[in-house]
Parts: sequence; C-alpha cells; structure tokens
Amino acid sequence: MQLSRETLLPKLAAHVLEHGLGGASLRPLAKAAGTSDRMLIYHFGNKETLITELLGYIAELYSGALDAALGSDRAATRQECLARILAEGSKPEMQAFLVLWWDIVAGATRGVPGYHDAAQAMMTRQLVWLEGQMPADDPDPAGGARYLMTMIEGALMLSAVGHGDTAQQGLLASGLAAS
Amino acid sequence: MQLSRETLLPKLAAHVLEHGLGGASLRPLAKAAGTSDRMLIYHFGNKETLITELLGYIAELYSGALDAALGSDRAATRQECLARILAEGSKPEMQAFLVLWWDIVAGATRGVPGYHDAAQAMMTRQLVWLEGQMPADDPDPAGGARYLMTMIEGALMLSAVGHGDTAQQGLLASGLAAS
DNA sequence: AAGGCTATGTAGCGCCCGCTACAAGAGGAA
DNA sequence: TTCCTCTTGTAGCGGGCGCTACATAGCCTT
Repeated sequence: MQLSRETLLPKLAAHVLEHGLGGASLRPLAKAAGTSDRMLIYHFGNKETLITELLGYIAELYSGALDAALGSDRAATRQECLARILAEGSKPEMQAFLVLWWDIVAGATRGVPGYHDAAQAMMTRQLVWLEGQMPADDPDPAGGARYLMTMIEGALMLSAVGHGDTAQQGLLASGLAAS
Repeated sequence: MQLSRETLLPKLAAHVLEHGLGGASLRPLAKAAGTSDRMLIYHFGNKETLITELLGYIAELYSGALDAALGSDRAATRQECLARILAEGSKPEMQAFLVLWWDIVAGATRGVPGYHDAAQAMMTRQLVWLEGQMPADDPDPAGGARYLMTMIEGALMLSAVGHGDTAQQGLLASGLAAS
C-alpha cells in the first residue's frame, strides 16, 4: 500500500498521544505506523518537519474533539459554563491531549519550531468554543470568556503539579464555583 | 580540589537554568561543572538521582529568590498584590526559572521521578509568599491568595503560548487588573 | 614503611539517535 | 520493449547517550 503524509499522520498522532512527544524518536514512531524510519524521512524530509506537521494535525484533532463536544445550547451562568468545560476536560478522550499539552507548552517556551503555533492554535480554538458557551445574557461575553479561560488554565496547571486543591479553593474564592 | 554534591549542584543548576532540562545529558553537564561525566556518576550514583537532587536544589534556589523579593509590607489591595507578583515574575532573574518551569511541569505530568515533588514545592512556596503579600484587611486572605494564584498561573501559561493578550483581557474582566 | 580507602583520569562498552547510500521492484511513457 | 521515475528495503555511518572496567595518585591509619 502507498504511504503518504495523510495516511501516516493519524497513526503517528495516536502514538504521541499515548507516549508523549519527549521520547518520540523515528524508529518507534515508524513501528507504530507500520513502516520504517527510512520511509518517515522519505515522506517528511526530516524529523523537524515531521513533528511540525504532526503538531498541526494534532491541533486539528483537538479542534474536532471540541466541535464534537459543542452542544448548541449556551450555559445559563458563568458558573455553569465553567462547570461544563471542566467536565469536558475530564473526559477520558481529552486526557491524552492534556498529557501531551505540557510537552507542547514546554517546547513552545523553548522555541522549538512548530510547537508555539500548534499551542496557540489549540488555545485559540478553545477560546472560540468557550465564547460560544457563554450565557446569552452575559454583560461581557468576550471578557468573561477570557476570564474563565485564564482561571481554567491556571487550575489545570496547578492540578498538574499536585495543587489541585489550591486551584479548587481559588475557584471557590472567585465565586466561579460553588462548594 | 575535592568535588561533592554540594559544590557541583550550583554549577549544574546554572547550566540547566540556561539550557533547559530536556537536553541535559551527562557530558555537557559535567563540562559546565568543570569535571567529567565519570565523576557525576561517581558522586550521584546515576543520572536519575542527579536530576532529582538538582530539582530539589533548584526549588531551594527559587525559594531563596522569593525570600529575597519579599518586602515586609503587605499590599493594600488584591489588585496591587497581583501587580506586585506579576512585576516580580517579569524580573530577569526570574525568567530563567520560568523557562525551566514548563519542562518541570511536563515532567511532573509524565511522572518522571522528582519532577512532581520539585514542582509542588515551588508552587507551595509561591503560595506562602503570596499569602504573606495579601492585604491585611482582606476578608479572605487564604482564599484570595489561591484565587490570585490560579489567575497568575493561567496568565503565565497563556502568555507562554502567545495568548498573553487573552490573559490580559481576562485579568481586566476579573476586576483584578485595571486598564 | 605498609596497606587500604577515597577520588579521579582514560578508555571503551552497547545502545539508540537522525539520516544516508545503494539497490531493486513496480508501473507508466516512449 | 526499454527506459525512467516513484517508492520501498537493507545496511550502515557518525555521533551522543548512560554507564562501567581498570589503573592510579593521594591521603589516613596502623
């Protein structure tokens, strides 16, 4: 069967979603895609562009997952809106993205090519999704969505390093969550 | 001159603060410390415990930097408190910690030994520092500090991936920052 | 002085890395 | 048929990795 970027990317994405980006080297990636490192280089040119295209593909996967989760009804309050997105993020199919996410943020900070753009695209998409969920009668939907966004990402990071309780108490004190 | 963990750690820390944890392999680390990979293994046993001890040392460095920044006077308002810690984080001597931070978070999420504990310790320390900065008349200093903490970390992450403006607008909408 | 323990240098092991050289099969174009 | 291009397999290169074997120089004890 003919190989191509398009047929390879889904299998490569599945592999990094399971095993992370850090240790993603050509031979394991190739094995996961049912081919050889030789062919990965042939189809992508080199590893750097492979990773760049892979991150772009994963960003699209993430968009698709958010689209699939997009209920057509808005939330009634900011509290409900926050509760919804937190529930969305705790779904198992989103967990893989979460684990990968910090690899991407670290890469973006260090300036590794492709990481920053993919991360920005994923956050932009999440912001759009969040704005669509904001209550219809919210006095400031744009600002409110960005406010929720900042709290959510903060809570996410604190949870990642064992300060989930800190984040929870922060949400409570903000009035965005109820005990 | 006699080498030891204690004399080596500062030089190793300086190296990873400059070059990151990702590509920190024994030979470059040894060169930065003026010795050989052979001696790093001799003094630390293996790379894993070296990294664990190094992260612990860096967490102490971070604590020390916060202590040095700790003015004895509290802020007058939450807004001022937030402005202070944001100013603190933008100091050049803190930038190196910030770049390293996402490596640590990614490692903590992936379960690499030592990363989680170091990250948690650094966040705990920052929370303590923040509580000490809260206004004396604040109705809920503990909750407020955790609230600020969540917003700060969220803003930090968004800024890391090119969404600094999103975070800024989020801070404005929260009422914690003034335009 | 003799022996042992600690600290260090030199060399190299086996392994994985990204990548490449080279040959060959497949299929279309002349 | 005869080429020629696209795709793939096999093998391997140079280099970095964590780590180890071995020798040795210096010091401390007896």
